[in-house]
Amino acid sequence: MVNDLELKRKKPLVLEVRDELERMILGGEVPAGERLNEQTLAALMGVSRAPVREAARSLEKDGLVTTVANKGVYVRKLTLDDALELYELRAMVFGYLCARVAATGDDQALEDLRASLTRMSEAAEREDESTYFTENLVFHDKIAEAADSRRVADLYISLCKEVRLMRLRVLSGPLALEVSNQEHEAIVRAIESGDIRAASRAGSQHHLNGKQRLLGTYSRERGAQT
Amino acid sequence: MVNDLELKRKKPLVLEVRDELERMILGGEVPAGERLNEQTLAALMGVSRAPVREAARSLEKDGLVTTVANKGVYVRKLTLDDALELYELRAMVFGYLCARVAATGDDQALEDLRASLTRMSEAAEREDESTYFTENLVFHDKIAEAADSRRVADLYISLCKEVRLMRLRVLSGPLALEVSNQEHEAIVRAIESGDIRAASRAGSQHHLNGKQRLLGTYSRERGAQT
DNA sequence: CAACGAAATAATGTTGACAATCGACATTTA
DNA sequence: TAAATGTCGATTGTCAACATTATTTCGTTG
Repeated sequence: MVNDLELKRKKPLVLEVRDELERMILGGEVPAGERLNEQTLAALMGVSRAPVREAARSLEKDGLVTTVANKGVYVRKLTLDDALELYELRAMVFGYLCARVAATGDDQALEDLRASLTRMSEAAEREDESTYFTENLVFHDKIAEAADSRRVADLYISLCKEVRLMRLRVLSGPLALEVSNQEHEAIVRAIESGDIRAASRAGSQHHLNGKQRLLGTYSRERGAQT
Repeated sequence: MVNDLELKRKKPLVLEVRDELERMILGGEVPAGERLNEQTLAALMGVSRAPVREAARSLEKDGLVTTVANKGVYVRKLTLDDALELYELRAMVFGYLCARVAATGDDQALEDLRASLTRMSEAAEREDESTYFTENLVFHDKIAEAADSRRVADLYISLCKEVRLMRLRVLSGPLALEVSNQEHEAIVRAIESGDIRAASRAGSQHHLNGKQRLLGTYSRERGAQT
């Protein structure tokens, strides 16, 4: 099928291809471990191989694919250990970001965070997991942006995408949404109070709790490892 | 046992180009902020633009260059704030790595670390800054490898390269080498004892001290100039 | 003389073609 | 039969040429 990439050429072509590939991977259209054929993808998107190739390299930097010389790029397959490490690393980085937000004290950012918090709370009450999920991403992105540290924010966003490779919905069940949002609340409170240490702890604890929830999910499933 | 790595000495061309570019940048042959001309570099290395382009994108992922659409790639110029953030982030990540090494308790790795420590100590006594500098890199790399976490180790190595963009010799003066190596000693002791928290603290403190040394360097230079 | 604008220049972005490489299958040989 | 080897097909790696975009130059004009 021919995509409409040729029509809207405002963004660099590589970015269009990159975003499309990322969407396909994170959306689960291509399964983990699958090889990405350059010319097939190029034909699919109506471009040549070069942009596809470059986009794939860009995705590699974000850890979404791995490249094997003379063989191709494969959608990265995460082991449980990989995921656990990612959770820990992400917890550290997020704690750092929260601390920075607390230190800067951007009122506008705090207002946005409060609004996001409210939307998540409403979604939690409605048990609307899908809305909560996307709004959750927005919340974390906002903190990353508010920290005013491009380098670390990019790393954090990258780590979040990487985790999504596992395609696990740890935030399932009505209680999980409430618990998760209470942690968000704690983060915002710590930031508001300007307590840097508390913000750091609340931020990293949030993802460490996510790690525990992941472990809980796995121990319940007991043996679905690839 | 047969090691076929010896036979296949040929590295992919893009890696050759990448290493060469990295050497030129970290070695200071091209100043910060300078634009890297694709076809000039291609002609210089006797290859076409494609590998150069790909190598440049690879360097971008490590933060050594920044790419501007339709304009080119530029050697990244670090501000003092950038550098300070990098020191903090690196401190966190290195603390994590040290903690993991302490947790695994690899005897072979510890032996290597001890040997590296000795070499640094000898270099410090001879006030051989150059040898100390390179051995220092080896020491930190060994810890990164011993942590057995490819993803985080790569991040750490990348951060170290990024810092080197500033090309500051904070480890100057005979006393600095001794102090630095005492911190290394503390790290190894903490790892040997298996105390995970202590290893994490010692590791991150090492780079936080480096941050302070950097600040000291800057305030001295500023004072000398004004 | 300054300012504006269009052509010339030079660089990156993109393309299609060619070469190198790897895995699979078939063939040969002990 | 099974191991070793040769060949083939498919895919990535690399290249040179073309298209597009940004910059510079220089001539015109107020």
